[in-house]
Amino acid sequence: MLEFTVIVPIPGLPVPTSQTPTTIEQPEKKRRQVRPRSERRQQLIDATIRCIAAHGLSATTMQLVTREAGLSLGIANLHFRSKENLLTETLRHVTREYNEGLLGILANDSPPSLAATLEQLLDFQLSRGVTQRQKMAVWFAYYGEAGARPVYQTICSASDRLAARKTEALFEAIISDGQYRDRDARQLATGYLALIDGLWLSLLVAPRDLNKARAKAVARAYLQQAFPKHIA
Amino acid sequence: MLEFTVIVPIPGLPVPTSQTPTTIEQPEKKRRQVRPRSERRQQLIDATIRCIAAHGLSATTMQLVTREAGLSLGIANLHFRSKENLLTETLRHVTREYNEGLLGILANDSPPSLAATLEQLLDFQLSRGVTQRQKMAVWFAYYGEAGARPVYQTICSASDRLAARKTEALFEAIISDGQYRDRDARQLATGYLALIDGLWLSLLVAPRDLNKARAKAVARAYLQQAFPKHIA
DNA sequence: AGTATGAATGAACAAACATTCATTTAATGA
DNA sequence: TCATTAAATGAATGTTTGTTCATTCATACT
Repeated sequence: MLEFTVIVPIPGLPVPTSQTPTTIEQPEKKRRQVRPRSERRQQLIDATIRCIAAHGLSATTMQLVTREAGLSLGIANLHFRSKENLLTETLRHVTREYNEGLLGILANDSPPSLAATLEQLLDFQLSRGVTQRQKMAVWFAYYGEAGARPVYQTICSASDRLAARKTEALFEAIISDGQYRDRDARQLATGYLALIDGLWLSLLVAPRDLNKARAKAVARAYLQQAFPKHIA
Repeated sequence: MLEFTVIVPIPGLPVPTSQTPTTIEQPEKKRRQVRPRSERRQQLIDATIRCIAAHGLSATTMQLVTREAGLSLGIANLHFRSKENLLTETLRHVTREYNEGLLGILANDSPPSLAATLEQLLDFQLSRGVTQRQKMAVWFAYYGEAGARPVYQTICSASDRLAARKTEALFEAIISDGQYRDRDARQLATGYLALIDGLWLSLLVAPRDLNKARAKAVARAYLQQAFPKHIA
């Protein structure tokens, strides 16, 4: 008489092996969890940010992102319609976060003083930790594709425009307060923001040649030339 | 009696159609040409630059590049070993060209004057036409991936370092010549180059908000603050 | 306890991709 | 004129990728 041992894999449980039982830990399968939509979306966006920062935009696949999030492959398409949409939402998220931080400083109704605001701005733009670094890496990854993708360009330039307007307003107030002569707020703001972008680019591409302390010193020097009475 | 008209397509000649002859131009098949290796490589690199500038790095496929070059699909793998290699060589080419232009100005053995050199530098970095624009688009596309690809980072940062050294040397000469006080050549060079990068970024992403004339004015203002005796 | 709901999963699929290579053919020299 | 060489071609190949969807199962409600 023939005996068949049919091993039926039971999903949710480790597949039994023909080996004698050992103490070696089986790759314990995670218990499935149901979580609200907004939480899953955030989880996936965070994973996308980490993936882009670590592997670049072109190497960021759905596999990589969902694995990084500790979730299954199909879930990104469930909560975002498509990969394109996930990427767009990720850019939107990073951008929004940056803008909120900026507005928290520049749209403050009762600022301590113009000099303090300037100092806060410098701090916000060049003093954050790993997180900020990742966000910037993401930002530039999209910048690189923005020339070809109208959606990215729209999101980025809308954010840039807001930052420009607010910075310009601050500079105008400072010029008025300090009674500086021959200063163009718009031109100074354009220059300052471009300088910050350029410094971040250097920090990301050539971290050996530039660190945050030096970058900050460079940006401070720019502001010092422009508004000597408002920067120590 | 039956008549068969067998149309045998003759490669190298337009395929005859059953239609009566018209004046409508057939998609005339190009005569195959044999050209030296170096010429084909250049042709492919140029096509790659145009593709990246128009469609972004992630949408740049071998199909697109070879079609843009007006050549067959397999030719890129014949002259460059792989796509990766083609991309690397393209970045190297753009970088080398930029560096040569820069050195032509900054390593000039008999410069007209320090002031003139400064003006030339400004002109070189912000006054070129469409070509320069394409090159910059390419550059930033790679910057966006540099965090993940060591090869790109190596090429970019080596170029940056050269530019930094040369600019620093120029600024040192100017500081000495003008007997400027409290000026740090290294810091000013870092700031100036970051400013140029940031301005290019804005020109590419938000061309509606910034044009080359204004960008140039911003950069000139930076140099004017630093070296008032050397810039008009 | 039993049932209904829809979030979560991952195998399967189709499209897109870089790469290969047998074949074609322009160019060269005998 | 013919033979030889290697550049050029593009159909074919195998891999990778985004997307779909039948199935599973955690959760909430009755």
